[in-house]
Amino acid sequence: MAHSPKRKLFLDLVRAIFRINGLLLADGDRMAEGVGLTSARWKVIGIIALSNAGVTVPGIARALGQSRQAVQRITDVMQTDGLVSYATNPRHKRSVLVQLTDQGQQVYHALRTVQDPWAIGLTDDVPVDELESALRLLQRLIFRMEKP
Amino acid sequence: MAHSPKRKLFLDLVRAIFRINGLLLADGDRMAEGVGLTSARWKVIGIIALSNAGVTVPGIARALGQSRQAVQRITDVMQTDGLVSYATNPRHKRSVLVQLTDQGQQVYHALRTVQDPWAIGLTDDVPVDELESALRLLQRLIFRMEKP
DNA sequence: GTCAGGCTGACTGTATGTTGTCAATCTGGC
DNA sequence: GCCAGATTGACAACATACAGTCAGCCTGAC
Repeated sequence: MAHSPKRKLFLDLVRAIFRINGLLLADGDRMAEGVGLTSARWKVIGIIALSNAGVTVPGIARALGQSRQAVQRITDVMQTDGLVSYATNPRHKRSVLVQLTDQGQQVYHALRTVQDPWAIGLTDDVPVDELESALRLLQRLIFRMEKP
Repeated sequence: MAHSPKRKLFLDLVRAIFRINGLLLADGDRMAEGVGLTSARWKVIGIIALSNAGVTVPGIARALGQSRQAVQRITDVMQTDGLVSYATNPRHKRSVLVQLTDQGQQVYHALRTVQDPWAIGLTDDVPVDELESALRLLQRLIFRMEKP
């Protein structure tokens, strides 16, 4: 199996994923610094913005596939920075809902105006069906890795 | 452009890359803990093992697309753990060569015996050409992001 | 209603990664 | 040979992420 071409292919894919992950974070930081964010924070802001009624911290963590402690610390910092606010959760006494403040909304939209052209430019000459099939492959691998 | 399906597709792809990056690190840690490694360390060990004559710390960093400081810290720890050794570099007075010790070699091979079946099993029913095209797409994106 | 088990917040420790800075070394053009 | 610019090692500050732990709250089965 050590000589399986598929094995080498897969390990190359793993290396590419590590590499592009780092590059995406670097690009994200570069785009976000204009609005005073870091990539970890706009990842969280993106999830909150997608929800209408607010989400709990563990809910954000599950959506991102991260530990709730990591998300908790980020939301705490963003609260002191005035980007998010905690609202009482009618369905759970201790688990509060995280919502974007007006300032948080403004930052989110400012970020979008930078992020959207970046996303478009990067995939300029990449056919849609290639994006689709790559996404399907990754999601398939994710699914298999999440169900042990 | 906000309604471009390609934009949403790309952002889904970005999310999938973040997700699978985390899962790969978690799986890597799980596999590596049996031999006393972490995923950051086997990434470095893998690069060293591929080189015959030894590589410099900045060389490893370039291969991984990371900062040399991050790699330096890892190799320092692995040296005190006896996995790697520093050899004088005939081509550079200050920049030493990192080499695997016998123990490092053993750990590397022990890791392979766990990692290879994992790689095979994960891509069991994934056609080779799908892996190839996904890899090509990622490498294309990487190339565009590396050349600003 | 009660209670066991799950979920959540808070805290701690550790690992990893980035950027920035400084001095020492190396390289290549002249 | 010499010097400007790149490379390297060393150190520091900071951000992010994970795992573990504990106590309090919630949910659902009984």
